Amino acid sequence: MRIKEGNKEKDILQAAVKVFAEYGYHNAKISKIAELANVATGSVYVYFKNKKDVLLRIFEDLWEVLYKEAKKSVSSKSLTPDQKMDKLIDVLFDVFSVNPSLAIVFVNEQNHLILSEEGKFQIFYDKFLDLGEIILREGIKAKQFSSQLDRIIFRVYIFGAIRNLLHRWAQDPDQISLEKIRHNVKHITKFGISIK
Amino acid sequence: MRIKEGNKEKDILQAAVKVFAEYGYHNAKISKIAELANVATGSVYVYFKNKKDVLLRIFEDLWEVLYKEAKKSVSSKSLTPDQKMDKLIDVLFDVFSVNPSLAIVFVNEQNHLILSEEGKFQIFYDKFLDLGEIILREGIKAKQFSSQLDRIIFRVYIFGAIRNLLHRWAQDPDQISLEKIRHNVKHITKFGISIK
DNA sequence: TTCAAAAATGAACCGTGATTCAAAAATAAA
DNA sequence: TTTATTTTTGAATCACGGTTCATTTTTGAA
Repeated sequence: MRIKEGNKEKDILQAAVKVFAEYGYHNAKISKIAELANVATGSVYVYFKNKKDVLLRIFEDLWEVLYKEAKKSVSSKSLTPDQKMDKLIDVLFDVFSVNPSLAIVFVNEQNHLILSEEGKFQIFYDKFLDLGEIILREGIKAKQFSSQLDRIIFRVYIFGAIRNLLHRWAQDPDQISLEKIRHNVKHITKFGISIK
Repeated sequence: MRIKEGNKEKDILQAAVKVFAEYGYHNAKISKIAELANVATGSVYVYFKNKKDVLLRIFEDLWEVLYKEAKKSVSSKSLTPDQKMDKLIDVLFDVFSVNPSLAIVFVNEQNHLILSEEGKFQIFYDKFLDLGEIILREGIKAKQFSSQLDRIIFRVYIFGAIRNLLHRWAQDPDQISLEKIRHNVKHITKFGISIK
């Protein structure tokens, strides 16, 4: 009897992230992914139902991590709303900073995926944003954050901002330091651009 | 002799925006666009070189308007930096508010387009953001805006935020009023979420 | 009313690349 | 070593939909 080596699946996923990032999902060829993973074209279909399934697995894994980490920061008892918001921002930066290609895939394909894969990913996304909203609500109650803001709008706003920054950063990681971006995001989010 | 009716091209473009928005560029079929435009499939190729050309025309037209309008607000002599920033934000909202589908296409396909069509659209995009940066610089000089911020980061931040909001709004225009969004964006941008 | 030239048509063509599958290779138990 | 079983392979298949083009329709001038 023979046993699957068991890391081919991971190889394929990693290769797929790179190829999807470089060409975009629709222009990415399975054969190219296989090549990068040092695997035959057909092998991809041993581990995945089809091309879309590869993308789905990438997003499932990603959202799982994002949500788990985000939840941790929100439920921490010892932090102020203010600190929680910082931590939530950190989650995104931490996950993507180790893998720029993943950031690109995330930004570029998330919408298309929601478009075609109604449900599943919209839910992940919403649940994540819910966490941000919870923090905002806490902060408002604690009189730390302005109650002027519509919470739904705020969460879409901040997430879009970060997404766009990650994307820009991922295209050329050496141009702007991620630390600087992270710092600026926290500052703008809290204080805006005006002088107090 | 016969003369082109001259509005078929516009019909096709309008239909394309709808179809691209609904299915995404890659899943959009030329035959569907033609159907929606009340035109034969082949007619699309009378007016456009190929499928990508249709998308390019949409973006060319769009960026032209965006940039022209943005430039107007920036160069207005009678406005403070603060007011100019508001106006720049208005430009985006005004253009897309009349056409939610266009907002969706813009958000979803812009990155892919930049990926494949190196140059042209990156330049449009950058020039637009440059305008935002100019306003920020003016504001800093006038001591209205904080000098703490990295201008490059700021412009990517704010643009991403607005893009994401427009996208969310376009998916369901009746859920959140665009006026409310616009108001909130201006507020968060200037003051952040903290109580002063 | 013709006629010529341009516009419009849509069925057929064709390239691409995802997917399949029969054969080969690898493995471990006998 | 042999054998049975599972994994891997990659060339062949096949569907899809973008694109083409011979034909038809429309138009306006003669």
